[in-house]
Amino acid sequence: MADYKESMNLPKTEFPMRANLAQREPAWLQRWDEIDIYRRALEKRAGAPAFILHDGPPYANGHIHMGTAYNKVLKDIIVKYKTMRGYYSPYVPGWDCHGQPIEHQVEKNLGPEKMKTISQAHLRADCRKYALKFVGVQRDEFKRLGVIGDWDDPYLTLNHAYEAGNVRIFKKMYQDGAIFKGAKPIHWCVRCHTALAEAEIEYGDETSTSIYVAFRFTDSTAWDEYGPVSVLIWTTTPWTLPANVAVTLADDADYVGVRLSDGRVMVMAEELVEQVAGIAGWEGHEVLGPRIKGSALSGLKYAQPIHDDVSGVVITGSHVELTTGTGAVHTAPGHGDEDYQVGLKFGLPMPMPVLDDGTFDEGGGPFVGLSVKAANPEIVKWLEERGTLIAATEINHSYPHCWRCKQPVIFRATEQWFVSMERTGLRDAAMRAISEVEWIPGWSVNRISAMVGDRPDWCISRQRAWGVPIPVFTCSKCGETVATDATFDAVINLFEIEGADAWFTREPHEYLPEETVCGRCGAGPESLKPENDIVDVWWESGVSHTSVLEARDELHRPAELYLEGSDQHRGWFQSSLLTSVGAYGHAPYERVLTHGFIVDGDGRKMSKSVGNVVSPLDVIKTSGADIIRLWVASADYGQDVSVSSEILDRTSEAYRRVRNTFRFLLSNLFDFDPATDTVEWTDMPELDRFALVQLSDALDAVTTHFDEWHFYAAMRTISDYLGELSSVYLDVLKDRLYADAPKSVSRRGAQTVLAAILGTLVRMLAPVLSFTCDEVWGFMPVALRDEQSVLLADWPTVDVPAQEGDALRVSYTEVLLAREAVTKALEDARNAKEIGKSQEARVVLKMPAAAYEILIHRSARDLAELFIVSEVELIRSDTLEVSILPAAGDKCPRCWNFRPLGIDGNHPDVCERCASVLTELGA
RNA sequence: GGGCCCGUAGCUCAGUUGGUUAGAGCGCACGGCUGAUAACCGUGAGGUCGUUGGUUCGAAUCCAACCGGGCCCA
Repeated sequence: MADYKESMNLPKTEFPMRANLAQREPAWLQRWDEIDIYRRALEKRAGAPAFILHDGPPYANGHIHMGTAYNKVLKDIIVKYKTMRGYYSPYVPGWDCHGQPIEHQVEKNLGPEKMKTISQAHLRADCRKYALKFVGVQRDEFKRLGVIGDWDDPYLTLNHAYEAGNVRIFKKMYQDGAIFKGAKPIHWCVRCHTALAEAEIEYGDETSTSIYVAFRFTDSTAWDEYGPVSVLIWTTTPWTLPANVAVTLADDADYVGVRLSDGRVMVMAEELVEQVAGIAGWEGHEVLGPRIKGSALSGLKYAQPIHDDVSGVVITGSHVELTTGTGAVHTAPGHGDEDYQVGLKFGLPMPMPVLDDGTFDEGGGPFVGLSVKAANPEIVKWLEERGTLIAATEINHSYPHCWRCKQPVIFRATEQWFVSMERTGLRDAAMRAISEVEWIPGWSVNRISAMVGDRPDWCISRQRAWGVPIPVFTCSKCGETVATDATFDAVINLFEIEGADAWFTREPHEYLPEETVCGRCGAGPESLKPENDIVDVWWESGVSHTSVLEARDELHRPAELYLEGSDQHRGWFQSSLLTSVGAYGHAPYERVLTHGFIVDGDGRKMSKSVGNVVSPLDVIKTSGADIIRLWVASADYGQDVSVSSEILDRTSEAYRRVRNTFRFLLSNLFDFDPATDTVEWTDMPELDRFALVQLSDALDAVTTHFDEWHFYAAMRTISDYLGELSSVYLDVLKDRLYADAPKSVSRRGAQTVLAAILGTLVRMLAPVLSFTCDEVWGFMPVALRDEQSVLLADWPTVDVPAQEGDALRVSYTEVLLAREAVTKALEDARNAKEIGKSQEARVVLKMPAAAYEILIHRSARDLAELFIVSEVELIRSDTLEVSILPAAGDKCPRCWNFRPLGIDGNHPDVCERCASVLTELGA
C-alpha cells in the first residue's frame, strides 16, 4: 500500500508548542525597544481623539510586588486596547520620589553618628540618589512585564518642573483662602526637638503613673443630693492635665454616681465601678442612681483640675472604651489624636502649654518651667494635696519611643498648615465634582463620597527634610506670614530652574524681588525666613494633574482615566481631587477605575511572616510575564484578587490552550496566500460562514466587554469561544484541510476563515498576551500583517451579512444540538467497544419535525462532515433518537474515512475524493 | 469600634425584574485518537450558593443577625 501521507496537506509551522516565555520574552522587549514601539504607536495615532490614562506614581522604594505589577499591567492592557481602537493614548509612567520612608531609610543607612554632621542639602542629595536608584529598578521590572510607555521620560515628583507645580497649586489655593495655619498634635521627641512619623516610632514597655482624678462638677447633677459630685477620670499621663478642656463619655454607656466613704460622689461608667473600687481600695462605697446615659450628661461643666477659674465640659465620643479606666476620658486636644479629632468635632479650644524642649510655659500653671517628665510626680503630689487624687498606681504598658534616641515621645500640638474643607467651600465643590465623575465599579463612588464628606481639614505640612517646602515666608521681625503673587512666582521660577533644593541652599533675598516687603511691618527680603516644613507627599502626587497632565504637550487635563487600588480613595484619588477642585473647580479625571487588593489563594493578605507572598519577579522567571498578564486580565478587579500557585497553574493551562490554537491556525496556513487564495463569502461552504458568524459574535462581545472595562468577561468570552472553536469547527475542518486538494475552493475557503480567526484572535489578545501575540504575528502569512508588530495594528473587524448571519445562528442552534446528541451516542458506542474513532460510525438520526426541517436542508455529506462520521441518515420522528451503526465501506488509507474504495481505477485503493485529489496532484 | 466592599464546584467566572433537577471553561477521573501528539476530541464525577433566622406559594437572588476576608479610618 502506498504511503499517502506525502500527498496530504498536513499542518506545518515553526511556531513552537512550548512557549518558554521566561527565556524568550526578553527578545521581544528588545525588539520593541529597537523599533521604538511606544513612539511609533503614538505617531500612528497623531491627531486622533485622545484617551489619557494618567499613571498614579508608585513609591520609589524597593522592588515591585504583585499589587504594583497588577496595577501596571491593567493599565497597560487598557492603553494598548485604546491604541488599537484608534485613540491617541500616550502613557507616561511616574514615580513618587519624596517622603519619609526614603528619608528614613537613608538616615538609617547613614547611621546616627553621620547624621549629626550632615547638612540638609547633603541628606537631600542622598535621598535623591536613593529614589533614582529605585526608579531604575522598578522601571526595568515594569518594562519586563511588557508594559509599554514613555520609560525614557517618565515623570518624577523630584523633577524641577514637577516641584514647581506644587507651588502653582499652593499659590492658587492659598490666595483663595483655602490654606491656613493651625495646630495639630503629632509625635514629638523632646530630646531630638523633632516631629516623628509613625514609622519612626518604636513601641516598647514603659512604666507610668496611672492616676484617678476627680473633676468637680460646677453644674448641678442628678446626684447632688448625696454630696459633692465629681466626674472621675483616669490617665497615665498626668502632665497632660494642664491642657485638659473636656471629659469624654461613651454615648450609650450607663453612668452612675458612686458615693465614697468620705461622702463625695464620683460619676463613672457603671460597668467599671467594681474594677476601679478594687484598684482604689474603696470600702463601704455605694452605687447611686439614677443610671444615666453618657449622652444625657453631655454639656455639664466642671472645674479644670489644674487651673482655677477655668471650666471644662463633658462631651461624648465613640473612642471611649469600657475595658479600663472609668469610662470618662480626660481630653486634651493638643496631646492626642483622638482628643484632637473629638476636639475638632466639638469645637474645643486646644491649649498647648508644652514647649519644643518639653517644658511648660505659663500655660502649665504651677508647673511652669518644669519638663513634662519632672512635672509628672509634682502634679500627682499637687492633686493629692488638693484632695482630687482618688487613686494612683504604677502600670506597665506599651508606649511610643523615638527610633533615634530611644526616649519616650510625647504627643504635642504644633503649628501646621492645613487645607480647609470649608473656608472656600472645598468640600461641597469636591462632592459636586465627585458626582460628575464616572466611578468604576459603582460602589467606588460611595467610598470616595463618604471619605470626602467626613474628612477633617487636610494637614499638608510635614516636619521633614525630603520633600517640597511649604512655599511661604515668615517675617523674622514680626512673625507675619509673607506669601504674595510676587513671592510665589519667584519661588515657582526658582524651582523651575534650580529645583526645590534651592529653598534650603539659597537665601530668600537672592531670589525674591527686591521690593518684597512684609505686609505688616514692612521688613525687606533679608528679614524673611523660608518655611521649614515640607508638604505632605499626597499633596505632591496629587498635583500631577498640573505638573504632568497640564505640563506635557501630549497629555491633557482632565484625564480620561485614573486607575489605582482601592486604598487610593484615601490617597491619590482624593489628593488629586482636592487640589484640582481647589485650583480649577473640577475633578482631574473623567472616570476612576479602582481595583481590589492582591490576596493569597485563601483571600488573606500577603505577608512575609505568613509566607504566602507571591512575587511577580519569581513568576516572570518561572512562567513568564504573559502568564501574569493573563492572570491580571482574567481576574475580577471589582473585589480583592487572589493569586496562588494553583491559580497561576490554571492560568498557564488557559495560556496553553490559546497558544495551541494559535499553533493550529498557523500550521494550517503554511501554504495560504491571502492575496490570491481568499475565498469570498458567497463561495464558502455554509459551515465556514457560520464560523465567521461565531467569530464576529465573539469579537463583538469581547469589544463590548473591553469597552465596559470588564476584561475578565472578555477573557471568558475568548476562552469559551476557543473551546467551541476547537471542538467543532477546527475538528471538523481537519478532513478538508488535510485531505482535499491544496488549492480546492473547499480547502481555501477553510483557510480563508482560519486566517480571519487568526487575524482577529491575535489582535483581540494582543493587549493582554502582548509577547505571545507578537510572536504569533511573526509567524503569520506576510499579507496578514499590516504592521511590524501586532501592537501597532488596529483592533480587528469581522463583517458578516446581517440577515444571513441571523439565519445561520438560528439553524445552527439546531444543528449543534443534534451534533451534541450524536457525540453522546458515539461515546456510548465507544464505551461498548463498537467503534473507535467516530469515522467508523454511520449515524441514524431520528428527530422531531422542527429540527428535522432544518437539518434536512443540509446534505447528508455535510452533516457527516460536521459530525465527523462516515454517513448520516435523517428520519422524522416524535423524539430525538440516535443510533450508531458500523460504517459501510472500508477505511480509505489516505483520508481514513470509511468510504467505498476503488471507484477510480487509476487509484484503486482510495476513496473517490482522494482519488481525484491524487489525480490533480499528478500522482 | 466606624466607613466602603467581598464570600456560588479544587481554580477563574455566569446566574437576567426572586420561579422547574444552580451553569460554563479549566483542573480531576475515565475513554478515544495517534496526521494540533508534553497536543486534540469525548464522557463523567464535583456545589446544604459562608452560617442562622425571617419575608414569600417559592430565595443563590429580598431583609436581619452572625462568621470569615480585604481596604481605609479610629
